[in-house]
Amino acid sequence: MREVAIPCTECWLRPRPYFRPFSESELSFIMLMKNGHITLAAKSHVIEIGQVGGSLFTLYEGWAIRYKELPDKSRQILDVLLPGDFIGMESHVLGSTEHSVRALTEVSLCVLRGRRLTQLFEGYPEWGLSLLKWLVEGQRRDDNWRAILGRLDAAQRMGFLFLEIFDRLKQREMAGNNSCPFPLGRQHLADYLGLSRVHVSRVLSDFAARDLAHVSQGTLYISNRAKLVDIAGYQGTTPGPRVLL
Amino acid sequence: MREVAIPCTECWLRPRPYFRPFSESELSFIMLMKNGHITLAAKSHVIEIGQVGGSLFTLYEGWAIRYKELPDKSRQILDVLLPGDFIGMESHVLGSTEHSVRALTEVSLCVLRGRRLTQLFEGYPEWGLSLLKWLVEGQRRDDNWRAILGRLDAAQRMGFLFLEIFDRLKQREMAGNNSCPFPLGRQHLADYLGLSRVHVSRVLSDFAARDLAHVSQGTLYISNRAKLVDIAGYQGTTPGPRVLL
DNA sequence: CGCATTTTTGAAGCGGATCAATTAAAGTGG
DNA sequence: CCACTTTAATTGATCCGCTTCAAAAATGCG
Repeated sequence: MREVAIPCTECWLRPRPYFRPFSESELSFIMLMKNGHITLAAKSHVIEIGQVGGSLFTLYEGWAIRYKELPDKSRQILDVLLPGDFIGMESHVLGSTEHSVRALTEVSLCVLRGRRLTQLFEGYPEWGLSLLKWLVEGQRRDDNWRAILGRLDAAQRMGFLFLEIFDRLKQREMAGNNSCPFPLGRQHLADYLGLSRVHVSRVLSDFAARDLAHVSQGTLYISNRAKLVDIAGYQGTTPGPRVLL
Repeated sequence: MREVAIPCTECWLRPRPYFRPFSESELSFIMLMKNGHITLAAKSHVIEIGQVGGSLFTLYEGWAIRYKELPDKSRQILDVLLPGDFIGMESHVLGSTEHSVRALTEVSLCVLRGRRLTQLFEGYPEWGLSLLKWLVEGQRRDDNWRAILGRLDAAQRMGFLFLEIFDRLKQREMAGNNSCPFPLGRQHLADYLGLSRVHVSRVLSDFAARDLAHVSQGTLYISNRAKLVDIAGYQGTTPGPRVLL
């Protein structure tokens, strides 16, 4: 765990069109809120289940997963966290967490604990509203996934996941034309999609055989987007701009 | 659709311990926000998918479901809405909706459009925070359901749903000792749990045979809570108090 | 009461899980 | 840098939970 100081004014995310622009005074408040920057190795725990009163983080670089572990040891991945996403909102707002977060690659995080969220609401009510908006968008995405897990088959789920991650990276200007980084293994896919690792393997080789998409060496290649969209019934992600703290 | 005026001071929900208490000034603001009260028949649409810029409602009496319909005509129920729950947050905050809401029984709703949520945030920042908190709790419940749909079998899902609904009613002082109203049919259960109607029927008769729980004539009876809790791996709902607008 | 909708029950089929054995890839240490 | 160990990915065989189809029984409703 290294410490590296990166002032918000030099943040490489902030200028990207996906994120909400800032006034001078807002920026200075955020710089007060931010009080550290840490780096964690791949596979390390960022938040462990049951943790109480944790800090709020912004994922600055790298990938992480948000997941739950069930009594029977199985795991459900709830989200892939990408640069700019918040980590620890549940813990910060509710005082404890029922999910865990683990780094997928090496990650670096902005630590926001200089000022509490309460003060943000008092000083910048329209920011509070932006945050509310972000949460509601999150709920919309979750609703979508509930429907996907409840109603679609393996190939449709896989297609949806590929397209969603690709598009989320694209919004952040982190994807190529038809490929993007993809540090998830088969087991991760299985735990995300509610399938077994073995079946993920089969669906994936079917995708490759039909020349729809394939994953190799940490990269996702989408060879036939149109057909994938059709299979999954994919409708696109919500557009930005979004709050960034 | 009848119109009946019910001033907030006579709200039958507000005094219940599950809901957050109010100061005089907060109450008067809410009374400004509230500008109507409507009643809808069972099975009528409260919100239709794609609807833009709708009002925000509080469900006052009756039950409703929040759901999505997929391209292939199948339906995923996302939530059972009980008295005190908000309806239309997505539409109000984001400007449009990707889910629908339909009344299950006859319902009556408080219509909140006198003041926008923005003004609530400005005038009562700690209220904004309460609202944020409510959303985060909702997310936690959704996370749970993602894991349930992704990882548990039919009996476990059913058990979880029964226990959750029962406990949510109990919080509102609307459940008996081991029974509560339950206006959902087999098809509703199937659409909630990601199962077929036929299979729901089978699981249910198994539950009855094992004397765990049964549904008849719009009432849910939980005969062996301990065993149900054990089967489902149920961990309880988050306690109140909660915001009520 | 009679029609429509919902529920139950049975039989057959399928998607995906599980088990088990192999191959490939990624770390690790000498 | 290569042999060794560990972990992850494929592949085949079998099994099971759930779906689908179809018909009968029950329930609700105008």
